Amino acid sequence: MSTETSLAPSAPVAGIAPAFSPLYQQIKALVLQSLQSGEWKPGEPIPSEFELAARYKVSQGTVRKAIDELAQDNLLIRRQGKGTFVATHAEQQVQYRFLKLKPDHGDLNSQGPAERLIIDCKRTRANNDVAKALRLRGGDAVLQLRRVLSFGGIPIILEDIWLPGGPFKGLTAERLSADQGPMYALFETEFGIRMVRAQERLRAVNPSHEEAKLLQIEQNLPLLSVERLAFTYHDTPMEWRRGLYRTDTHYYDNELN
Amino acid sequence: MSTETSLAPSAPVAGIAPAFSPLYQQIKALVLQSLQSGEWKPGEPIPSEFELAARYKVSQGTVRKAIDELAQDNLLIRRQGKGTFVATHAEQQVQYRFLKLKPDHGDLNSQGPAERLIIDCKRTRANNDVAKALRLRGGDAVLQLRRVLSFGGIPIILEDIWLPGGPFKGLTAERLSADQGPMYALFETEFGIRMVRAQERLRAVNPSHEEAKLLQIEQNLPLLSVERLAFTYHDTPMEWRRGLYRTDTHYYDNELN
DNA sequence: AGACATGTGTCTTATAGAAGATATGATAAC
DNA sequence: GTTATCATATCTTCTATAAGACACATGTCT
Repeated sequence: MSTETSLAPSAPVAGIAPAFSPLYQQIKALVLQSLQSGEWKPGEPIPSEFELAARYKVSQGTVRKAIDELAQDNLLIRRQGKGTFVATHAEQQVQYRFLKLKPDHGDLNSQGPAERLIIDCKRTRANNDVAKALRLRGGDAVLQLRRVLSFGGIPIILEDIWLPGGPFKGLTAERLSADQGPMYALFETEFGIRMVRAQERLRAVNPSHEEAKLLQIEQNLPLLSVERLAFTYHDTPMEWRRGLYRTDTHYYDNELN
Repeated sequence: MSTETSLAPSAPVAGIAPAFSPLYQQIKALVLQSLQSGEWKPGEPIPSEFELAARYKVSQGTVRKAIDELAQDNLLIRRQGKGTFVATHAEQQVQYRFLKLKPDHGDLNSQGPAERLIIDCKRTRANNDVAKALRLRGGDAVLQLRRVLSFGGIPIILEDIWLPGGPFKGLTAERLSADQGPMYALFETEFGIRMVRAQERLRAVNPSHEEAKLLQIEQNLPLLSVERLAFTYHDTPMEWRRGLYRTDTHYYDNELN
């Protein structure tokens, strides 16, 4: 391609300079921008491969390769014959895409949907750890909430969640309680924030007295501590949470390859 | 393609019948066979894309798509300008590809290589759980071993490992102790068995008296229990292990997307 | 050391048909 | 008339091929 209209070599993705980035990578970046800007919303279809090819002045095959990678990263979903859609957490299919906890027997939703009880919801100021994780300045406004997830009437998960105050301005306990469906789905529709990936750190811990009480367990039952930093587009951290999972009746499932 | 020499529609991969599978999927299956049969060994290069295209009587692009997916699954490794290689656990790069435990500070190998101490190694008969996991008959011969992994002189991981007796005939404690490098690398070179993927189930547990002693910790320190079922080609289970990880100084790292 | 050739995977374009999904319009059945 | 059913058209993604240019690695020749 020669026209200057498009695609000067874009900035390198990671630390060291690749100097040249292939066309399809540049297309990928442009599509990502449109996703981030909200030009195409979660659940909606994006333009067809040929339309995008015309728009960016490249061949359909090049667009295809770009979209392939974005679909690989779960940012887009391809449906043959129908189109390509912006991925969303509001799919009926898998209720909680980021939740890897499974019951020893049966299915998570076999005993009806999860019951979610908001224990606490308040605006505070970020302490150092949270500020660092969310890339805020210490003392910046954050939203802190605590909730218990129960399955089949039994409390299984206790979570503490921290959200940056700015992007989530207006989030209240009522709004959360009123909502069915995953929290990340609400983030999409109400705040235009889509969680794209997350990093989890797991440890075995003993619960505090209060934590044990909230989960209605003995304090000598060890729990799985799951610290999660969730990112939206462009690797921007948007949530920090710490979950305590009961693992005497459930297990954390992980695939390696 | 019309010649009968190649590629009658191959058997469906998963449960239900797709009836027809695209060419590149068939190529993928053929390449997989060559991998499993040992025609190309771990670390070695496979034939070039054009050679394979000629061999299977398809275009280079079709071979490319097949190889792309295999590379995606970490069965092959592409190196631009050099060729495509059979993936191996014997790479210097990442010592333990399946080990997701990381120290809170620094790097796993910052304090020298891991010290591996074989505690026990014996031939026994599979109990029901192990037999079921490894798809053996109860009472079949299995190899059972127990070891402790230490980093920087501190015991961090205690592992119990079960291997099917047949494929691993001849494996001894001496052979294991003598070997440097990852156990899975030894499996490749000595037994021609390559671990391709694995499934892990994580729980928080309290160690038994003996387990605490072996790890030189107090018994009230909760540990991360990691049950792993490892598979070779064609989803054949070839190892069952249970690890106990110290997570007061380390954490189990996991990426979600 | 530098220039060049060669073999590898990588990228881009172009073309064509297959396969899945959906709307429309004709036709048949009630 | 209304409701099914079928065929067709058209849109989408998916598969397959071919050809040429590019980038990377590794030689060999000067």
